[in-house]
Amino acid sequence: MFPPQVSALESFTNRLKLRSVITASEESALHGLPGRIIQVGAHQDFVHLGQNVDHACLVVAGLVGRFGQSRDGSRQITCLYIPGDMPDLHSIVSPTISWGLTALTPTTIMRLAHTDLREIAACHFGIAEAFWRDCVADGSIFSEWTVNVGRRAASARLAHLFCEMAIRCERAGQGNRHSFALPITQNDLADATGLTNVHVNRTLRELRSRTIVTARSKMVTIHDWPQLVSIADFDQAFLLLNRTNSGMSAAASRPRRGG
Amino acid sequence: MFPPQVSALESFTNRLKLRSVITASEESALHGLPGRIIQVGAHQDFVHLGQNVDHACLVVAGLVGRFGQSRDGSRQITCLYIPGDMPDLHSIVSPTISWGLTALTPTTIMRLAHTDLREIAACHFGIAEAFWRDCVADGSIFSEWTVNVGRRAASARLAHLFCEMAIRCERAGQGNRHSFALPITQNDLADATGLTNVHVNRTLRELRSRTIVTARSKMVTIHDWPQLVSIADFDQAFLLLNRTNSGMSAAASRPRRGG
DNA sequence: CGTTCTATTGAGGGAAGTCAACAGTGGTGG
DNA sequence: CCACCACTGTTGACTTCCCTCAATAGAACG
Repeated sequence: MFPPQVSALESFTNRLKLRSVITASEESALHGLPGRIIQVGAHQDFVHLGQNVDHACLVVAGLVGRFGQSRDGSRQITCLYIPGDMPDLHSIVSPTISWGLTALTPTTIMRLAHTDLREIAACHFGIAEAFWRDCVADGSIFSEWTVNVGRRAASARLAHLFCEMAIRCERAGQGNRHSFALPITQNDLADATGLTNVHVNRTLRELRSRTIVTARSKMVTIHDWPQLVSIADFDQAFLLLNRTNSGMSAAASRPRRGG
Repeated sequence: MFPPQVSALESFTNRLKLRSVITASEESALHGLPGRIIQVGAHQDFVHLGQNVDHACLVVAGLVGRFGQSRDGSRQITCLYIPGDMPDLHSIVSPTISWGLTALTPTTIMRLAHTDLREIAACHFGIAEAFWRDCVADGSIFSEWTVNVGRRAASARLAHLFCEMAIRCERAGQGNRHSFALPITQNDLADATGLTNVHVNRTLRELRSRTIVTARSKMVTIHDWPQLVSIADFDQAFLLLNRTNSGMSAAASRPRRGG
């Protein structure tokens, strides 16, 4: 069970490195994190609304959605997570959660104890800062999704989602922006865009017939990237993919234990 | 100009204390932060999309909206900020921003330099953690807003917004949940709920005629709180208003300079 | 090789948008 | 102190985008 864990922690570290500067000792501390592998079936919730958690979840394989739910049971997905992402990194500082995580496809999760995550964050200020920055990036995505469902037409909403996932998959080394895996049903696409499955189906048909994008059999193929970007009104700035280092780490703690 | 700053920093500290444990030395460090007071007119943007900032903004008086904008100029507000809030605390770790801040009413802002904020975060791990947690709380609000505009009918969207602001104002010591200031036009309410000003007007009329809530002349009066909560399908858990302390601070840095 | 989930299509309805006119409201200056 | 102007709120008529309901086809899985 160790090899998959190591590669999962490597892809998590690489995700952090997209936005933050991570030193070698910090990287090896991250790679040394203990975790437990869990398998989750498609359409199974594995973190529940209102739950109190003592661990965070790293996506090893599959696709995860963070969602909110209204009384009548209808759901709104507020972010998608691909392998290497940690959907509930937030829970380290706020362990009572008000949303859920669901597997959109059969998914492998690695559970990391809060105590371990807190310890390396406390020992390596650079890691704490990287965690903080990743939480901010997540917030930025939520905020952009509010714009998406609040102010864009159906075709633009879907186009925007495809653009976002294209860039994120590309940067994570999982395919490229013209072809990447997105194992999600039209029903879940509807929950992600604030539409109904019927309207998603019709809008996808339109985008397909205009030879802009094809979303079929768990893969997205983008035929005309510039036009998709134009339809979506997409600007990737909100993904915060420019690596920065605030200098807080330098001003602050050097690791107080051997990395 | 010093007395208003002190009270502004006090209300900011109080906001942090709603969610985090702040020690006395951390509190006095926060109160000692230098800042510059700025006046912003109604409907003026004071932080612009794509800008690179070296300071964060503390709301001293007034009302601020964070917004995203689409090509055609239509806006979606993704969060409202009341006095004591710091809408772009995030910018400490991610200074290139992809959204804007606008004053919804004449507003007083206190500008705090990133360098100063980074320094006290680096010296006081408890403050860094409180900042981080507040960023997570902001993200939680964005996420809930996505659910709001994506999956709720017009009356529920407005009701949810009123419930949220009622609780937040109450907890900030600015009125109570039955009566509080919300100096916002119907146009801006539309931008916050993903509706049009015309439909907001009609929906407000309906809520008023049912004697549930009156939003008039910069004040919101809630006549029937339980029914408003029911219409909104409101659960305040997403505001993360339970004070927690992860224990990271204890495990980590004690202040390395005198607080 | 059937069962179940997922995708597709049609018909009709409804919530919210658009356009347009007018009425309050508040600030400003003559 | 009133007249003016710009902004905000209000209402009506009409339109449209998306939803609902329903039936069927296709795909995946054991």
